Amino acid sequence: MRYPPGHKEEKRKELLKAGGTLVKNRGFAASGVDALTEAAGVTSGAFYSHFASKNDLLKALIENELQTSREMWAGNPHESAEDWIGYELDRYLSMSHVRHPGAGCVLPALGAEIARAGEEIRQAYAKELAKGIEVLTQRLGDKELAWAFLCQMVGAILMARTMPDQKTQRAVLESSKRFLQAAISQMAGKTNVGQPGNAGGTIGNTRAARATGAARKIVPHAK
Amino acid sequence: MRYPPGHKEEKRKELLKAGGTLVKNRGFAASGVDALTEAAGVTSGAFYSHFASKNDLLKALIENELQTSREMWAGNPHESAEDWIGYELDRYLSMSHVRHPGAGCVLPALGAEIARAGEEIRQAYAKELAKGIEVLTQRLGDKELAWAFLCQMVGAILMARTMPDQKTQRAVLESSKRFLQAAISQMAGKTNVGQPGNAGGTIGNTRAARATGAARKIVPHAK
DNA sequence: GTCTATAATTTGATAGAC
DNA sequence: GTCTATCAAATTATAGAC
Repeated sequence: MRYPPGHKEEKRKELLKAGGTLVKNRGFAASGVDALTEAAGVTSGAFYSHFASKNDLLKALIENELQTSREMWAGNPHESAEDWIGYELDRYLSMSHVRHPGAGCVLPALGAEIARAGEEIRQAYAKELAKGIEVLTQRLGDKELAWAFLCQMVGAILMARTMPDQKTQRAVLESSKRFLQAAISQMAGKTNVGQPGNAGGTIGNTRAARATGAARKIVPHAK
Repeated sequence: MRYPPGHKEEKRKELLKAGGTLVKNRGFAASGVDALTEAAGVTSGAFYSHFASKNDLLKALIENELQTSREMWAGNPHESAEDWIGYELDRYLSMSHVRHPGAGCVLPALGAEIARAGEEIRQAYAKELAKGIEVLTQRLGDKELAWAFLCQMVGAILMARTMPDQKTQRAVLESSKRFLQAAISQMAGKTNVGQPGNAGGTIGNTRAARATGAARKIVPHAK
């Protein structure tokens, strides 16, 4: 063999990693196979020994990106649900995330292109995303709330990135962050967060939150 | 002249309208000039008598789309802020909107590509969007809240469209809708909505809402 | 003002040498 | 397994006829 063992797998990982960065920065449709392979240090001819087509790469790319995102969640050091969520809000809704799409979440960067992808890709995507939703659901105590949070975060990064100046970008980001923080503190106010037996658990049991009507204010932080 | 007067302007409008539909459906990068012009009933050669480049079309397209969206808002028949917002939530967060990107809002469909566009396009876009934000701010009584609502709505449509089946799409949509409806009813609960002198006005003055802490529950509706 | 025709690149993908 | 070379098709944009 001309190439050391494990070379192929290594290059495949590099195609996924470097390709992910490139595609999140430029968009999938705007990223040619040449640029994809060059970013990974191979030529376009070698590409097709790794993936059957450019679309096949997209599928693997999306799965890889969602897995990476979940690994980041797993690295969140906080135990209490409230702190855990707060940490993720700060990390996700940051100017760094706005300014560096290639290093960030795949959803705001490629969401529209995922939506336009074929059945097979969307199925694989949905399967991976469901795992993430489950994690978020465990922390927030409600699947609907998890979806709402995710949509808000994705929409905020997407919209902030469309803004032409950093000041407005920051304003967009902060608006969504405060909105979600308010929702959190509303729930935390009169539920069992931080109480015995709930360490590392959810922010609040939904049924309880509904029954007690445990919300307080919509904009808790001063600017 | 071989073509009747007003023909050019008419074709330009058609390029913007048909082009908008095509681009929102397929994405801008994936839409060739040939397809763009064919959709408007002209050949690719004529395209450049209307627009200096494909990117120039994108700019005009985005402005046109945002204007159209604001015209839809203007057609909202409700006077009270609460009803007005509720009507827009139902319209925007609908399965019809999820399933027909070409007929819908430009933000979930092209947001990522707008974010990647050049300064000039983003400036023109931001100027138009600001008008929309202003309308929303007048209804919601707070600019931050307006941004948060917009981000949630855009994110919800984007995420719903990525889902592979209608059932999940509906669930995503409903999650965000309930989340926003809850925020509305929290504010409406202890503010001056519907009271004398506030007809057609905002949902609540922010300062008042902050001071009184006029929120109640995060998930007001049963499933 | 729009048409046909075409230029110049770039695209996704394949074939064969090593 | 990856390289170079190359294909056919599609891309954005222009030139000249009418």
